[in-house]
Amino acid sequence: MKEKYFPKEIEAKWQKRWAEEKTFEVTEDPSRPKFYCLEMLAYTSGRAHIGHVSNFTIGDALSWYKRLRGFNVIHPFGWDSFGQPAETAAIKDGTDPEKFTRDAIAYMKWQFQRMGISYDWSREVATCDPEYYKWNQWFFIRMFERGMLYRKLSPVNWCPKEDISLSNEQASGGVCWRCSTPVIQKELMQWFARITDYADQLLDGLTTLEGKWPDRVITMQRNWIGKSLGAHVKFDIPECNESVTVFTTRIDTIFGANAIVLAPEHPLVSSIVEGKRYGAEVLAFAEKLRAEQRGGRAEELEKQGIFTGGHAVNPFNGERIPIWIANFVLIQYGTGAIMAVPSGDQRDFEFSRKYGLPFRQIKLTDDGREIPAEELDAADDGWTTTVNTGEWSGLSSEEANRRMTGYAEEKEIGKGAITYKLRDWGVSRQRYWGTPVPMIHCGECGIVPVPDAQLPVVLPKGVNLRVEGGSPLDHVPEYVNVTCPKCGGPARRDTDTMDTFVDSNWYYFRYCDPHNDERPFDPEKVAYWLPVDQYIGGIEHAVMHLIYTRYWTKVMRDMGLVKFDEPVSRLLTQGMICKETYQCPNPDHDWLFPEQVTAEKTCSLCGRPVNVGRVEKMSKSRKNAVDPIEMIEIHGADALRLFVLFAGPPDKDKEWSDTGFEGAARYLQRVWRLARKWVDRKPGQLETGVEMNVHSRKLRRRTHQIIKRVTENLEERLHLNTCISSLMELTNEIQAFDAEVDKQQAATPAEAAVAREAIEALIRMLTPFAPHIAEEMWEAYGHGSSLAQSQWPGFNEDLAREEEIEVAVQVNGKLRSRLFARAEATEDELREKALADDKVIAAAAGREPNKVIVVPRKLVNVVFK
RNA sequence: GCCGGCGUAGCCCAAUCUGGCAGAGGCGCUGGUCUUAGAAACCAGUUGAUGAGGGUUCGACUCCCUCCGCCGGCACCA
Repeated sequence: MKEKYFPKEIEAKWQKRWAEEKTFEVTEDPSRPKFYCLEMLAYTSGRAHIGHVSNFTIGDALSWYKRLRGFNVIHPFGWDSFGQPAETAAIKDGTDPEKFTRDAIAYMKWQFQRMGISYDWSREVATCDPEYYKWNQWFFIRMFERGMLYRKLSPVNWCPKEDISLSNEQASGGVCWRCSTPVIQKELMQWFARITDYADQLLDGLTTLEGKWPDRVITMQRNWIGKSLGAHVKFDIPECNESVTVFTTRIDTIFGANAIVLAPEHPLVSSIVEGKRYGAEVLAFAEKLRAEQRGGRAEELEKQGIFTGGHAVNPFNGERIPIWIANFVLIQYGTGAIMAVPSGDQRDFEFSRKYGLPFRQIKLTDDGREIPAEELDAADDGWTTTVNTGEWSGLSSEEANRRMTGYAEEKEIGKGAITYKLRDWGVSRQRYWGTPVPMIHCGECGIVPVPDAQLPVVLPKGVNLRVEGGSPLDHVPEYVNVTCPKCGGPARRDTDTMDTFVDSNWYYFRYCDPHNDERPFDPEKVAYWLPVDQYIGGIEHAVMHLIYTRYWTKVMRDMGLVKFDEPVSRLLTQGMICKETYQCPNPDHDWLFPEQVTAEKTCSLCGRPVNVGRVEKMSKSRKNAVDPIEMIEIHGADALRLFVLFAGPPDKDKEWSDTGFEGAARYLQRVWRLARKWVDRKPGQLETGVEMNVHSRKLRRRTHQIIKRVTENLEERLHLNTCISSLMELTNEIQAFDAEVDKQQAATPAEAAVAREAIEALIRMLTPFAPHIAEEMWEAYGHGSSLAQSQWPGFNEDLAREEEIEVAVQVNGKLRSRLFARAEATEDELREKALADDKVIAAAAGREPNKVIVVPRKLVNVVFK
């Protein structure tokens, strides 16, 4: 063992050895329990960032731990390598997305390998490989055959900057999820997946994930699915012989309806305004509202509407109410039409106030009063008691809701209905760098899948990406022009590519059988490894990725490929690594790198005092990013990993600190020095009966206590930061022990044995956090094989038990004294000792205590009135 | 507006789930040992109305209620 710790040397050595010995490559082994540890595949942006380190080290710590506990651990990795950014970058540089992506993979893989994560690289998958996306196409065809995929003309969200269609999720808030450009609408033929068929299953499945997935992810998915129970009610429009159906969750408030409000895009608008005096104005106004909504952020728009001139009849009371168009009614949700009840719905309230529509009170307040409609200052959407609702007056809102739904069904004017916010998933993209849709359009036969034997449909090379209009693939005749597989006539290939979320739906199934060229995977292999035992990734995937992959799993189950409902047993969303920012008041200097800021917190360029900004997510633009490779160069991967894990709980945001990082490196050096000092001392036997001195007994006790604590912290919750602090504690104990021994001439064999037990336990427990240094020390301690073949240290409860304990003595709940007792002291013993305490006797002043509370091993509380 | 997270020492954070002496670990700072000096290393030291108020309890950082502050997500979903 070298005198000094040289992380670079050690890390290179073990990374090489692990690769050569295929230490982390695994195969199915039914005789051992399996553990599937998965980190989200990396997008091939071209460069590793600190978020990767955080993500991987959490998973790696758990993988190592489970490996040492005897599990057969699969820990694979891969690349999310299709998608728009590569295409945009290629257009910019005039190169090819494939080259850009391959270069990115090569470089990032090198970066990731320097982190020394225990991946089974033999299972590596890149989604842009034809060997992979072939199976996207295979799934696409199977789903088409099952009616799970269909085409429809649909307005798509379109990012004018990237020239790409976006899913609803990607256009959330009316802006592109990547570049924040306001999204516009375009009408295109699109492929859709019927995820709504699985809405209830996706919702119900969430119940089984409670306690295993973060609450907020479950909540976000529930909100996303947005199941809502209510009713459809039909309002006749006698003047044009039509009817309009609204969706409402509060049919019990229908007597308070003062208008029907349609979305500007509602198909009935044109027939309602036909022949009306101001019809043209209404249509123009509707068009204006639609245009405004394109700007996105509907929530920021003021409520605006216009009376169409038409009227509908309330089927419950025969009342004639006006039909309006307004911007706050969404065409995508429900039926695109509502009944406005201003006393029961805040939006309707605001709308009615603005346009002077009449109010009617149709229910009591919570405390049973009836407020006159004109005195209302806000809508009340509570469930109370109905009034002024004809034969349903005086019922509870719930009861009225039920009975009135029943009445509507009876009279055939409506029926109970369930509505979801979730909409079918648009999987078409009109770009180049994605999985080609394996479909052929034939004038004679319609849509015909490419025969399985001809898969994959390979993305053509050398395509001009700078085309105006449509997809770049439209402009490649040799790709587009094909013969129909059915009739042999001339046909046209579908030029859409797939949303990259298709790629990430099932990549972790492929890891189980990554080189299979006959099937997407062998179901038996998947049955062995899946479900994923622990998935670790960013919160940004809470809805899209994690709902699509749950959906895909259920479809695969229905295809007979898998036997479970939920693919991910446990989910952890890691926190971000943040850092403070510096900004110079001079706008030319703006954000500064830390090295541009002087010790006095002034700008090194102009000398002005800088604004020290909040601690926030690292980003290039704010110049607060820390480059992992630079950090590895300074103190090594082990120190970087240790710091990131030590900075805080895995699921919480953490703050980067240069001095903290140095502290991690210093800690490893300290462990190294201690280990080296004891490595050559011959240990004696640690059998019972051997006499031991006080410091030896103490170190043994602390060793076993800390093994116990670290084990529990790893098993019960992934509080890796407290595991590391426990290891530091053990290190401090060993150091104190070492100092004791130094006072003597030489260590006794018994002392050497105690030290060895402690140090070897420390080494093994350090493995999940700093595997390279652990391996190196383990080898130095005479172990011939990798720690991967070793075992997690066990602990002995008897040895962990304290000999003597300190017990707090309280009087009326306030700390007044302390006493020492045997660890096994009974309640009576403790009570007696406490009552004999001077301070207690003084406080008693001759009185008898009213009560004495004894918490064994902790405290005694003597209570006087 | 709704939902969630956080608030403990100069700073990052433990202890909160399961009520029991507020402090494990790290950073910083101060002093010392060593050194020509510094660095490194080691040793010693260093701090508190647990955001506020109320309740339950013998006892509250922990449980309950009402607020405040910061962060994040969702948001006209009828």
